[in-house]
Formats: sequence, C-alpha cells, structure tokens
Amino acid sequence: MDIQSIKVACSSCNLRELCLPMGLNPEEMDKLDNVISTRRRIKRGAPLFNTGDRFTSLFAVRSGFFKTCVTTADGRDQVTGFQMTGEIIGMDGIVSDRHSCDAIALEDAEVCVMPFDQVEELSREFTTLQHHVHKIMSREIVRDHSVMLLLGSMRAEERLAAFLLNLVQRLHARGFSQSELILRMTREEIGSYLGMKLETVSRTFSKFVEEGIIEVKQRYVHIKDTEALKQIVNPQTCR
Amino acid sequence: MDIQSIKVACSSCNLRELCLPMGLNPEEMDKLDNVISTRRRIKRGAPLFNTGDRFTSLFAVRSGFFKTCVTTADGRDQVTGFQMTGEIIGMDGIVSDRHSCDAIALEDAEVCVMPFDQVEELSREFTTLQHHVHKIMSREIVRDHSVMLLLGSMRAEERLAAFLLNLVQRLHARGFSQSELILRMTREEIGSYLGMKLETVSRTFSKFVEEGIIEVKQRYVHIKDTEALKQIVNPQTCR
DNA sequence: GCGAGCCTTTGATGAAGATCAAGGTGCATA
DNA sequence: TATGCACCTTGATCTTCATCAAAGGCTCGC
Repeated sequence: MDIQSIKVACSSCNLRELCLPMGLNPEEMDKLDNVISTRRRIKRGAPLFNTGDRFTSLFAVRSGFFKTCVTTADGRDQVTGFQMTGEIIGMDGIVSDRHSCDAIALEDAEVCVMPFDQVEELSREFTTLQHHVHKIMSREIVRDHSVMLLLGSMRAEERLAAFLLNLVQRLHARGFSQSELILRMTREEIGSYLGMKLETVSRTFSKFVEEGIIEVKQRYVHIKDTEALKQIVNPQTCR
Repeated sequence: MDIQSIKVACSSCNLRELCLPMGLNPEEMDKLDNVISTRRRIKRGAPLFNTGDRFTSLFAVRSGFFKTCVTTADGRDQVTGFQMTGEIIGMDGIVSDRHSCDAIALEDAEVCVMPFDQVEELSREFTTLQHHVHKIMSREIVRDHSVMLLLGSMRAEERLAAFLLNLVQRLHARGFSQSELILRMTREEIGSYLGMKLETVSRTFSKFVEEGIIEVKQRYVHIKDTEALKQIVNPQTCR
C-alpha cells in the first residue's frame, strides 16, 4: 500500500460518517477503499462534468463547494443545487449514461471518484452499501421535492430564509457555526437557485439586515435571529 | 399457480416494457413475479400513502392516475408530480423509512405492490434489475431538475406549454394520441404543480385557445399545433 | 501593489401574475 | 332525471417582483 492509496482511503477520511462509507464495517470499508482509489482536483470555476459528458462515476466532495445547473436550449439556466463536503454529485447521469447537468466548482475543490459500475458491483455484495446508495438517491429526490415546494409556493423572503437555514444547518452538521457562514456563490447564483433575480436577492438580504435578523458583509453572513428566519419560512407557528 | 398469481404476474403484464421488469430475461422475470404478488386498488381521491406512513414498498401504477404532493406545516401544498401507468411511486420513502409526501389517486386506480426489501434482495442477484432500479431513481432526479428549471425560470405560458407537451409525450409512449388528451387533474392541481394559481392556468388555457394552438373542453384538450407549443417553451429556435 | 472587471447595492418604473369577486357549466349522486 | 356542488371561466384591481439604470466596492490576477 503506497502513500497515495493511504491518502485516498475512505477508512481514514474524516468525512466517512457523512459520505458513502457511512455505516460500513471494517471489511466493507476495506473493499470500498479499493474502489475509490482516485481523487480529482477542480479549480474554482472549472467543471467537474458538463451536460452530455459520458457518465462513469459518482463523485464525493472531499473539499470545496459545487453548484449543479441545467441549461435550456435558449441559454437560460437554473442552479439545481449546491454541494458541500461529503455530498455526492453525478446521480443525474445514471439514467441515460450521460450527465444532464453541469457541475461547477465554486472554489478550488477535490472530489473522490467512485466508478459507478464498481459501486454497483460492491453493493451487490454488501447490503449496507446497497441500501446506503438507495438512501442517497432517495435523499436527493426528497430534497428536490422541497425545492419544488420552495419555488412553487413561497415568496422571495420565505425562499431566502429557507435557503439560509438550510445552508447553515448543513454547515453545522460539518462542525461549523450555527450562526455564521461564508457564502460561496454569487447573488446571481443564489437567485437562480431560488427562482428570483439577483437584485431581489440583494434587496431581500438588505431587508433582513434592516430588521436585525442577520448581518451581511459581502459573502459573510451572521444569523442573529434564527427563530425569526423560521417564522418567515413558516408563518403559521400559532401553536 | 392459481388464477390470482397469473393475473398479477409481471411476465404477462402489458406494461412490462415501461415498468420495473423492463429488460429482464425470462428467469429474472419469473423471480420478480414472486416478489410482486399483490395488487392494491385505490379509489379516486383516496391516498395510496400519506406523509409519515412507514415505507415498505414501491408501487407501480397498473391503471389509473396519481398525484404526489408535499405539504408545509402551515397548510400550503405543492404537487410534486403526476404518475401514470407503468410509473413507480414511493422512492421518497427510502431515505428515512417514512414517506415524505402524499400519493393520491386522481381516478380509480390499481397498483402493484413491490416490497422494497425484496426488490433490494433480488437486485443483488440480478445486475439488470439493480441497474434498472438505479435508473428509475436517476430518472426521477432528472425529472425533478427539469421541474425546477420550469418553476425557477419559465413564465406562465411556457410552463403550461411544457406541461402539456410532457403529458402528451408520456401518453403517446403508452399508445395514446399525440394530439388529444383528457386531463385527470383539476386546474388547481395543475397550478400547484406549475407554481401558478388556478385562475392563471385557466386564463393561459384560454389564451392558447384564442391563438388556435389548442382546443379545450373542460378536461379534454386537443393540441392543434404542437410546434407552436414547442416554440413557446423554447423561444429561441432561431436555428 | 494596482487596476480592471466582476459583484453588489439601491432607486425608479413596469409587467406578470395574484387576489378578490361573480357567474356559469357539467358531473356525480340520489 | 333532478339537483347540488365542485370546478371552471372571466373581469377588475393590486402586489410582488422583474427590469432598467447607475454607481460604488471588492477581489483576483497580473
């Protein structure tokens, strides 16, 4: 076992409780280590993959931050998600053997490459892994449904409040602050994700600041009143 | 083999090319028949499952038509999809062992019950089935992303045009007309799915009628000019 | 360290679609 | 076959957010 493969081992990765290896026993972990033997570095602004690229692998975010987005023939595009460490990218490609969205690094990033045929092979062997793969895909489906709810029936303030709460909650699960965060994306990208224009995003931030709910300094956001954000997302907390 | 099990067999189902058994060989099909041994009838308006129900099975729509919807604490809800024959419902439940949405029959319906632990067991045995299950989940993810695009960056006319084209395309894949359809859902349900109010849905239908693109008589819709709808969805067909 | 370009903010105005309201239609059930 | 109710349509008005515009600030690459 050379230095490179030690470095890449899931078993020694501090993200293993968030990522694909979650819940595997040592033997299973060992086998998984053999499958996930390469990493890829992506420069800020560069694509991990593009629409139409052949699908071969899922990717686990090891460090950095990504967005995925779909594009229409006439050039409009829609950010479909932001992915942080431990999250899995690329499941869109399974159905047609080609990716149906772009995945772009929002900061210098590193991903673990998980060849999907090998993941499938291994998950025929290990029930735990099989079920975990299913859960990861199901989680993505449930997440997408909640974004539909957001886009389909919330107003601008509600959307942004829900977005901030979601981000900070995921960051907190990774050991970061519950109340402070650095946005890795532009106002325009936030707007695209939330179905609003960048000006509206900016104005809504300003409104929250005026109301004393948050502090904003460029990409830095301090959430001073989490409850207020929850109230905004869910007006009827009347018991 | 009694009459009941003959009736339920995937191998003799006319939907097998659309549904879970797609691409299985006779031996695999036979095993699948043993797993999917029950059907359930759902009355129009009744739930197949509700949010919070324990997840045990996926369901394949055998006949009828469903909607799935998520609900917020304060009572707003969002239709996340409409499912027709051959389509699979319930994947939202895998991640947390409980369903995260309601599935409601929009007309009297019948589903094939597919206990998920048995589906997992069988897909450890048959690569074809395993891969097909992954594809079905991936397809749902890709579909959800296209709905996000619709909700996030299309205007009312574009949304309704895209909706009609999608419906008629899926119906056509099931042997129905390319130009005529009966809507199984109300204007309100269409509106919920498309992120607009029922009045706007109605007005947009009327606009399409005025422009000679479609004919509408209540739930009956005749698409007279498919190209026009495509133009509306995708304005830039300037070569 | 500096400059160019991108990002962000804020204001003024306009348009799309929501809301409120009032019939009208047709289907389901008795 | 009758009738009540759910569903649909259309009009008038209002709200929210998009659009257009301009200026200031930050960051990143050179």
